Amino acid sequence: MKIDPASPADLSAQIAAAIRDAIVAGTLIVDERLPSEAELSEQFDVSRPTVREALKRLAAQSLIRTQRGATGGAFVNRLSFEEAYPQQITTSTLLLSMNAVSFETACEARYALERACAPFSANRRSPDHLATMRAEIHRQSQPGLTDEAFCASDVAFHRALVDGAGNPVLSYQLAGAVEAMQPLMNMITFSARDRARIVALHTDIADAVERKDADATAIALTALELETQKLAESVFAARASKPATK
Amino acid sequence: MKIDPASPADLSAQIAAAIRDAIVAGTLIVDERLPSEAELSEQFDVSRPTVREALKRLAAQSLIRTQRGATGGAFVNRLSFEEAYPQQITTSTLLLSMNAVSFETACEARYALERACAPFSANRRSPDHLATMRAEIHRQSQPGLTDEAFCASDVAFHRALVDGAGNPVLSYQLAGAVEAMQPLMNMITFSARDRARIVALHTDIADAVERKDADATAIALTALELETQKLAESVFAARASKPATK
DNA sequence: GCACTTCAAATGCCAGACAATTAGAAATCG
DNA sequence: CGATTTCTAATTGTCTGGCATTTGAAGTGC
Repeated sequence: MKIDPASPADLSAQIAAAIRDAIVAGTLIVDERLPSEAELSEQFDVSRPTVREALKRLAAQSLIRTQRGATGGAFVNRLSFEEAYPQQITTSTLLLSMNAVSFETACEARYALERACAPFSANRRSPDHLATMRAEIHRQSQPGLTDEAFCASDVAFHRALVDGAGNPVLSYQLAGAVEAMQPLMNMITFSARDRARIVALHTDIADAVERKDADATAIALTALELETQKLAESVFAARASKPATK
Repeated sequence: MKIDPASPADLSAQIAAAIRDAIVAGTLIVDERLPSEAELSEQFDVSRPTVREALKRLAAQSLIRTQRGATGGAFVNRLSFEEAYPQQITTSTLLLSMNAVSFETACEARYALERACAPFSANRRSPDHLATMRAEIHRQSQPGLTDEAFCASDVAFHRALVDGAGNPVLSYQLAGAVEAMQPLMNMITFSARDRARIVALHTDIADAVERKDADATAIALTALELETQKLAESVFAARASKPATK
């Protein structure tokens, strides 16, 4: 692991990159302890604060964890799906909000990915996943639910559907796509009529999943996508015609 | 933005979280300049190195960028898809290598997601995407190609297919799934026979995309998935029977 | 008006020190 | 001898203070 003091890049960034590469390449294995900060500062011939900045960069990506005390230090972290979820969601959310991605594009991607999960979920979902879906549908039927709560329940419903596929890689990839849409969905006000239609479509999906009918699940998802797109279109059109709503 | 000095968590982690939340919530907008390190250290009542560690954490996630000089400072970064790709790929790669995800599971997820892109790609791909696919197929037919180069070309082929869908959200999500599989694929040695079969299936895919035939594209992808799974199975079986290969 | 110089602000980096935490070793007591 | 307590060393977390480097902007001279 070498760094170039004459490089234009920050020393801490170079050090972080060197260690990250070693982790990705497998030179440093899970739970292995890195040298202490003092030793690293000697090895790289930089000061301890600089080493610390590098370690914090890695900690921000959950590549290492640190522990204080006599046997403490920095350890290569076993990156778990649970840890990776929030980062994935944060990144996806910001990508959507900062890049003027149209609602249509985001929605298309989300439902396309979700349809990809549908066959697996229909065949493999546990009774637990199905129960979660039914419970969320029931919650969505409650009158007096705020729009935010309705959206949150919507996300929970779809996550249960995706998790039902029993493939952690799919769940991880989908988490970003599904949750990142929530801020966009929260811009929509749902009338009682809208909610009834969505609940009906959710019920179609749950029924199809219960019957282990992969095709019907995909078809119901497509219907829900159309409904969502139509709803968003009308909301954005109304907002455009009288922009002084707020 | 407040932090709790008595909290067990690192001060720099708390500060980073506070600023990150402000960015995600929209309190800090793109290209806005954060207070200088000296000002932040006053606001949070911590020292400058602590503030710097917090800023490095955010920089590691591309949430901010820093600039030296008179008008320098830390700025809220417009997170672009280009910047997010490498992080997504690194994370996905580590998730697969550290969590004993079976080849089968990863492969299933990858092809499921790719099939989700197929209909869009068949209908929208530019001539450029198609040309890239043909070029990679041609490269894969060259004798004397190393296994690594063959895999790299394979990734390029599939990325062209995915990018052909013209949906940046899909491309972003798929980048992780496709590229993260490369280390797993690199464990496989491809015989000339294997390569010929894969090239033939790639040609089927390219032909279907050229005809704008979404169904045929999905079918060809499924055939390729089966071939890949079968190939991996035989390789792993052979390795298991005589484990002292290396 | 243009080129050059100077300046100030900000980040990047460093040295040294002290505080807090923690596991293990050592000492003490029953 | 065993259990408990205390001590100690190692390590990270934080602070103070300072210097180096970069860079835009203001000033200066021609």
